[in-house]
Amino acid sequence: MDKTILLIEDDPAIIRLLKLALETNNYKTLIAKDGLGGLSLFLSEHPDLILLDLGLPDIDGMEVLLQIREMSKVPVIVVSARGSETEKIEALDGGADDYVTKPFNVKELMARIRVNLRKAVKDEASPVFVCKDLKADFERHQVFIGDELIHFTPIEFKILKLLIDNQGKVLTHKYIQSQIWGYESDDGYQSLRVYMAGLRKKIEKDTSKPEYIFTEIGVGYRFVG
Amino acid sequence: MDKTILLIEDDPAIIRLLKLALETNNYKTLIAKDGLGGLSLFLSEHPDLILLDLGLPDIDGMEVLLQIREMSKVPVIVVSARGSETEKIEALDGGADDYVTKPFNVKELMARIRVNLRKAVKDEASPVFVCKDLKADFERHQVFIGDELIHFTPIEFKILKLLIDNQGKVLTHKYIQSQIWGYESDDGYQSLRVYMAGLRKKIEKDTSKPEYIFTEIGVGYRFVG
DNA sequence: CTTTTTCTTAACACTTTCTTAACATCCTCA
DNA sequence: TGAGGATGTTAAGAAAGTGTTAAGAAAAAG
Repeated sequence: MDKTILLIEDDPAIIRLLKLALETNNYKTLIAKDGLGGLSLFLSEHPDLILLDLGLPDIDGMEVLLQIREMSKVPVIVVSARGSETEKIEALDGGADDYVTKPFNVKELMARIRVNLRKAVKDEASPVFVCKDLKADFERHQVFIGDELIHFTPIEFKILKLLIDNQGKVLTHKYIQSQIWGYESDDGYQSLRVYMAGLRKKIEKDTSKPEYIFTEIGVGYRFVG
Repeated sequence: MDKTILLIEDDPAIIRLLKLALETNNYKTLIAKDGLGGLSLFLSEHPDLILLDLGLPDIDGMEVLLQIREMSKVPVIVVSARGSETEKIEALDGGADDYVTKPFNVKELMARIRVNLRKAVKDEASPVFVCKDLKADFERHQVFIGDELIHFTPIEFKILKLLIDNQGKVLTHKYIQSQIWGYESDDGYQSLRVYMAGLRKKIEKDTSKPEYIFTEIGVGYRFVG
């Protein structure tokens, strides 16, 4: 869930300052000390936001900005000592989302980062698990078989998620009970067997030849994807 | 194609300056000299961007900002003489898209206006939501079923907006409570159930076969559009 | 201050989900 | 092959969750 921020900056003092501030605010921080390094990190790491200094040792910061804008709409905040109004306007019209002049107030910069991240969080698809005909969207609490939406009760849903989160592994009856109910019942796991039957009836084509949920006799259950 | 910009500002000198600058740049300019006037113009004219001074004669500018954010995602640039860092951060975290301190450079402000208009086009959150027979205008606080205007109480309206803003997702009872009331009650959510019944009675043809609002038993509610 | 609207709470009916028990089936090993 | 343990299946009652109504409290409007 942590956001990644790419800092393209050559002044070591500012790097130290911002790295500390960013990490304190729980952002994952990437550092590039020149424009080409910045572009390369941008391509490989897909950061959620970029802090860009205009005065770089190799290529002009404006050029970096334009290159990034050729490829992506990632928020870019220019952080620069060059304060001339013409340059500001050029950067903003060149695709920058904000422009902060050095020396800057760190807290204000953090607030401006939040503003731009807030707006960028538009179209992030929720992580969906897909395997053969089964599609499980845990964020939306929806499970599909093919295109058909299947209704799951809360406990059924919890068990399915537990199995998928641990796919490939055998989960013992005791472990499943402890995760779902919070305790281990002494008198067997009749209830669990009923739920597994229910799950299979909903997701398996033929419950006697399961494709997803396998029984490990004497041990527990395993989801295979 | 000209964009409309609402200026909420009480200083006549600045009004003159900005009106001229805005009109030179082909923006249609609306002027409000106090917060209430600003809110009223906002509701009636649907500007594309708002320039907001925090020091207003009647109500606090921050309050105006929060009110606007209750209803819309229209870009708001705060233009203020009050330059304390705390206030800047408060405004930015309160939903402002940018913060410019007086005295400001007019050309830079125009560039920042372009930046925010550019982004607003991108993420285009239409203030009017339409789905089947349901039409919800969040800026005007109006909901129609077919052509008939339906009266919604404030909390009903907030819940409907919350559901529509997150359509497709299940919103848990706790989450809805925290968003609507600001806290999570311990003694269940009887009140919420009453509101959902009320909403359904108003927007569903047959409350037992909902088209819009679905219950996820043990989890929460979901709006499907 | 009175009237009107909105909000909250409680009671109860209704629906869904959970658990349990009984029985069927499968697998393993003598 | 048949006994015994483990697992699968079904159904029914218990428990939990939800929908609805109404009435009093609180807030807003006049």
